[in-house]
Amino acid sequence: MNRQRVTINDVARLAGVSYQTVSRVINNKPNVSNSTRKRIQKIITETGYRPSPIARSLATARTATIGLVVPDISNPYFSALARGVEQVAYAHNYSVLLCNTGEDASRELDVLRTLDEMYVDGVIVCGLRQADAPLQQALDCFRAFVMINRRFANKVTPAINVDDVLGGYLATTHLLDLGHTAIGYIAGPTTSFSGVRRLKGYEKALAEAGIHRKPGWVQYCTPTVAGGETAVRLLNTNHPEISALFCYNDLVAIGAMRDCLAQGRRIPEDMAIVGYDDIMLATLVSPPLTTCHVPREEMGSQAVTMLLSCINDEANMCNEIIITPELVIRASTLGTNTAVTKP
Amino acid sequence: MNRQRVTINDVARLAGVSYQTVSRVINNKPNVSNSTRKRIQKIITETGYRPSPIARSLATARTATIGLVVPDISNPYFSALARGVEQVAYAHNYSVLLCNTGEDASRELDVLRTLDEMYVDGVIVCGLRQADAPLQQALDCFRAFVMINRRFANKVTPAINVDDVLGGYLATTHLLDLGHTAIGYIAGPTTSFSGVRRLKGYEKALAEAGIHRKPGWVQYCTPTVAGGETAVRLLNTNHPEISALFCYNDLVAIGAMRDCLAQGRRIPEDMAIVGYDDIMLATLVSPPLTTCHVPREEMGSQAVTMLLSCINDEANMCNEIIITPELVIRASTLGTNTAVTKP
DNA sequence: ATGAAAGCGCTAACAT
DNA sequence: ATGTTAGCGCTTTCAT
Repeated sequence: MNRQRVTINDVARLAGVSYQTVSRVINNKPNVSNSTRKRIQKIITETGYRPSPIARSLATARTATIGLVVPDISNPYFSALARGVEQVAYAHNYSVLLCNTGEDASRELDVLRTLDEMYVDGVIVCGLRQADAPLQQALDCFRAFVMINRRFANKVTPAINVDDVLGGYLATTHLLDLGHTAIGYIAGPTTSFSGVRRLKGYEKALAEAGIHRKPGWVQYCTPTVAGGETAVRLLNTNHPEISALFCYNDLVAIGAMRDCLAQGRRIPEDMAIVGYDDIMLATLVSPPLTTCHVPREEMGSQAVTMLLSCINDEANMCNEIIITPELVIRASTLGTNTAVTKP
Repeated sequence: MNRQRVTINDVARLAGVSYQTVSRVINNKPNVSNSTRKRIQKIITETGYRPSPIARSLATARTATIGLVVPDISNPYFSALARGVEQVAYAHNYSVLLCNTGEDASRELDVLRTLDEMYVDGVIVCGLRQADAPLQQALDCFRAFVMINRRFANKVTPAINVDDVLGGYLATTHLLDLGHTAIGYIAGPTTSFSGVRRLKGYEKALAEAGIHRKPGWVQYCTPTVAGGETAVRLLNTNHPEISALFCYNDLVAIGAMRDCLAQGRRIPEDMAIVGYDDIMLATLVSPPLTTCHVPREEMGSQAVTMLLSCINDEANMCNEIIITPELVIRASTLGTNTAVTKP
């Protein structure tokens, strides 16, 4: 424990100047003679002086800290995102406060309030289960914010979004092309913004193919492996005609796959399955999972870049970025023998 | 944007008292008459006043923030840990600063310095690649710290550790019991503390069985799926006698498994494989992976509990906790037909 | 029970 | 080019 810190006063005293001059040096401001600047810098390195971010924050109302709000950091989707966020933040000397909401809507507002209290310079939020109005209100407290996978109905705000309608459309069309006509959708949480948009793509593809989907073909669930298992069991029971599934995300798809295999169904012969996100797991399960690739880490990086632009009032950078998902075809739809397994 | 915050002075003015009295109320201190306390509380709720943690930190040298340092948050091992950490921290009104080192030793020291500058109340570190001396020096700056999966050679400090010697021993013994005699170890990074201890367990088991291991049976690698693939290829080439593998962690094991399968080897008939950690993936790959179960999320929770005890000078709670790993036997060693697959 | 004053370490005017 | 003076919003003595 080394709690005795060198302060700006100590440095000033040692340098025989006022602490203001030291402040100028550490902030690289002009109006300091070269000689005193050098002298002060020498003393700074000798003493190991480092300015207190807290005192600085109190004086400037800036913290060099951003908040990251995720539903579940142990979900590979969000941990990849977090990695991208942390990376770019670190590169810009920003720190990241991590907040996990556990899919709990009230806790979402709670952590946002906390982050606001902490005077973070901005927040990146994703996967929030909050309705537009309260979310908008909560986010408006911040100097800057970027949403991931979310858009307000009435207003464009900085965001990184995947074209999920397209993703749902690509996935469903792929299944249609393979000859399937009864295609189910395991939809994730009803409150998921992305889930709803993927549903739209799914419906669009079916409509174009002239297929009338039964309402029961859509089954909501928690976005986990267990949720997928439960959901597929319901679908199999209530709608045995279904021969193919589009799933909210890869975890759900893998759950569905597991349960099908456990029930003795073959994949893709008896049930073709498409996931979403393309997490590492998708290539490792057997059969490998056809899925929509989403560049999560990159989305995290871009979110930080955008957020910092907003914080620095570079308004031109604060738009919505739309990422185009890409269908990656693997054996869970194309058959083990004919499988085209991309890594 | 709502940057105009209510301060303690505003509340005091509205209440017609000095701001000191308000301070007493918000800190639940005595010496305030019940009536004024009530009056002030009412004004606080009405105005939505919330004390500034920054100003508070400046005055108290406490931040209610802890640092979490991990090599790679996108690694499921560490994201599970992070989840446990965040959960308990949140429950105690602590915030978590997440720092990713990317397995980069110099960055480890860098983030620790940053966390120190930020005046975090304590840090939890795991998977650090740092040698004892510099790490000890870096950690000594903090009011409190807890290490996960690490112990100093010369000194007991607060830590959560898995009995990795036991884990390595259990895994290897299991393979020996199945009749294997040429057992390789894919060891992860040479700088991994846990890796070294698992090696000890592996060696102990072999020694007890009277088996003289060839030095080449141990292959180091990066702790990822790709690392496992590379390592197993080397082992298969240089030591074709090997019929079973103990792996540093599940990711490595899955990489090894993948490469073996790709080369047409059957698992476990041609190569039995044991992993470590029991991440979700282990149950989802095919065949499911035999592995040593480690309760990661719980370790994260315990680390925070311990850290907070240390911060609050409850020295009796600041010891080393040793977690006992448990071997979970699945089909990657026991054979597809006789498989005992625990979920 | 309440208030006044000093100070936490720094930045941002405003002098000189 | 350098120093002086206020704060930033709060906690902690010390008075009253």
